[in-house]
Amino acid sequence: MERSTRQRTAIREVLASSDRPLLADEVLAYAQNNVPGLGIATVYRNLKTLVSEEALQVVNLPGDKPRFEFAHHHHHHFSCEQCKRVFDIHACPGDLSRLVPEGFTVLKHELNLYGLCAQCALNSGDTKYA
Amino acid sequence: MERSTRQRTAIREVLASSDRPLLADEVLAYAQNNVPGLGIATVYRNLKTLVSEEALQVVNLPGDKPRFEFAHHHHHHFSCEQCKRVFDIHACPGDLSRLVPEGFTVLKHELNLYGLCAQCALNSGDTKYA
DNA sequence: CCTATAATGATAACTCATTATCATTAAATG
DNA sequence: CATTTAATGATAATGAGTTATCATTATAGG
Repeated sequence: MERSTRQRTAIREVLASSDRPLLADEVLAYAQNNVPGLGIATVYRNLKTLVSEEALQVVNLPGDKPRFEFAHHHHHHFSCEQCKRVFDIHACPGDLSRLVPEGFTVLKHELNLYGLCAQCALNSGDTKYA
Repeated sequence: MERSTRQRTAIREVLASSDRPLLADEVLAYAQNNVPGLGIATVYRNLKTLVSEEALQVVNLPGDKPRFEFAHHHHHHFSCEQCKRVFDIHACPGDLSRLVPEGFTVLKHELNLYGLCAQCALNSGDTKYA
């Protein structure tokens, strides 16, 4: 049967407590705070299992590595061009079938926003002393 | 200096006359109608050059190989789930900054629609005789 | 027509994320 | 505590797309 290990618990904890999708490397780094020896193979193994169980959703942004987050209802993503973090956006433009040509059927959509997150927008507004 | 070759001309022709972004493999297949011996390396070489000159835009859809199209003004994409072709959508939902949390700055957006193109929607409506 | 060399085609090499391998470790159970 | 074997960690292997290599071809210019 499935065994409960420190590694697996730490990996799930990290994802469960995150409000944004994480890269495999981020999961590794954060989980290593609890389990120092944790290896990347174990992270990939557990991510794969969780995705196949449909517990985790994969977030693929163009030209970027996949990110992972616990599955939840329809939402979109905001990618900060400065800190490179990706945030969930819980608003949605709604029905977009008006945008497509006659005859096309829209079944789903995907919206990615790009810009500066609140934190980076603040910092970039500061006077620079470098 | 840059030389004008049959291969290069054919590759540019294919992209110039397409109304949708094409995969490297599609460029190869179509251009081989004019230049039978054309190799994939030459396609990649020319795509790379055209992209670096900013003549071509790269269209990256999640989990899919990059597509290429001549650069033109802001637009979006529709991916047909049946024939797998990607179409340009020349409509846009407009400003979406209302969707993001306080403090976030939206600089650009990217919208991908998924469903059935006109042709596939028609066919799937037909009675099947298979 | 000749020459210099840019471009091509075939394919080997590369890149890099992910997966497999395998010896070792450590949960679960009695 | 002992046993079984799932899980782990280190790392080799894989896969798929793209790029490099190099001998050959063919374009541009004289």
